[in-house]
Amino acid sequence: MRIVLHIDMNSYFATVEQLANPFLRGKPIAIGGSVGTRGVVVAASMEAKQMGVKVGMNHPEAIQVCPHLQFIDGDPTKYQFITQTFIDIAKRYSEYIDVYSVDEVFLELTDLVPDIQGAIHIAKLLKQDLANEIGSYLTCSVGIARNRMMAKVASNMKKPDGLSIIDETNIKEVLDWIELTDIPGIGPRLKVRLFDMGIRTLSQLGNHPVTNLQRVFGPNYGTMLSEMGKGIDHTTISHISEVALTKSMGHTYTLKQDTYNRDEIYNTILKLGEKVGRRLRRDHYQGRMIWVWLRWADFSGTNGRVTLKQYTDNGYFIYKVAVSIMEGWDFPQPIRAVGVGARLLIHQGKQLPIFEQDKKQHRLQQAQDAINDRYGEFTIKPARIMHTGLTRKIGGFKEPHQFK
DNA sequence: TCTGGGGTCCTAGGACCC
DNA sequence: TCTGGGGTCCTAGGACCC
Repeated sequence: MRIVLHIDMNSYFATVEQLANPFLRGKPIAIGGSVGTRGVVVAASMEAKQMGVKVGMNHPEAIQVCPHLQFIDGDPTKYQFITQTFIDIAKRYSEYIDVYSVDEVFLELTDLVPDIQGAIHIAKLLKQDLANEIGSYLTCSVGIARNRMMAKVASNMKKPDGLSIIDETNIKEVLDWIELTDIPGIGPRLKVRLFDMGIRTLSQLGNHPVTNLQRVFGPNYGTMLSEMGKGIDHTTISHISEVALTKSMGHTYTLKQDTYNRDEIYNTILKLGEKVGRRLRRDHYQGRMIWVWLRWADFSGTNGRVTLKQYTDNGYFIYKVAVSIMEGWDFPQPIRAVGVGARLLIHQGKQLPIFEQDKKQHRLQQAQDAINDRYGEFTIKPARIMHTGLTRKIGGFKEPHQFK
């Protein structure tokens, strides 16, 4: 039987900020977009959560439940640095590891420990390593179970600093009392549909005729739901040497104010397209499908995509394609947000282009990328996007942070 | 001064080819 | 000329996750 361990860092971004800056410890803080934009809370410290601050809340709402809430600008460099340390520690315990997000990993412990007790021992060692090497202020919740899904459910049962187990002795109870939406894969929409079918608990989902689920949700998804209801998950965790390739890259941006102005929209798409191109080149990807997306004032959206004959990593080209997709579109209401990106990616390694024409373009881009990498986003950029909101420096010089 | 930004995966339907 | 099936590619839309 399998043994899977899931680690979930508690209030990650906010706690890392408190770790880096002792003055923030013990205080309610939130990570969010720059103040003044139409941002939401991206992460909240334990102190803020106790006051009722939740991830996804907008600024005024958060201030209302927690008047002394301090907003901090997020610093991805800092989080990535800690995440790398965290991953390096986790790797010591299993070579079968899935880095699920910036603050979560799954470890396959099957064949490495004799039983659940062995996994508990590993979990304790791991927690101790994290405390020693990152700092005891940052805690994590660990879940141990027979598969990924239930391990994640387990780690969610006690926060912060938890260690929870789901195995044969308690799985029936868990399936009986757990909220449907506590299962990764079941969100609010699905919950409503299942409620309408008379399904309120995971046990009921598991006992529901699978043919009926397949009829309503399709053969594949129906089968998966039925298995979820039984606490079954066959998803494997691959070896550390198998790198998962990125499948899609894109950027979206919410405008300071809703607008009908096509020029402003196209300008923003150009900026975002350049950002996408730069990231594609930096990571040695090219994409063959370009997508563009608009969100209207009422929060509904529309999108278009087109598949190209050739692959590209050129930001200006991505912008041109995006604009061509939008050509026939009407603007029935003002636009709130736009997005653009590339899919159907291939990873290239560091090959150089073959044709002379391409070579020249390639050298130009390399020079531009090098400057932007050093001095921050959009130091060099198409003239059209000069003197606009997105030109502020992002990144730039960052000294390694001191922790503990 | 209502509701961010980064992604993944699934389904349905139409076009097209053999 | 009419008919059908299978497979693949593409677009569009949506749900969900952190």
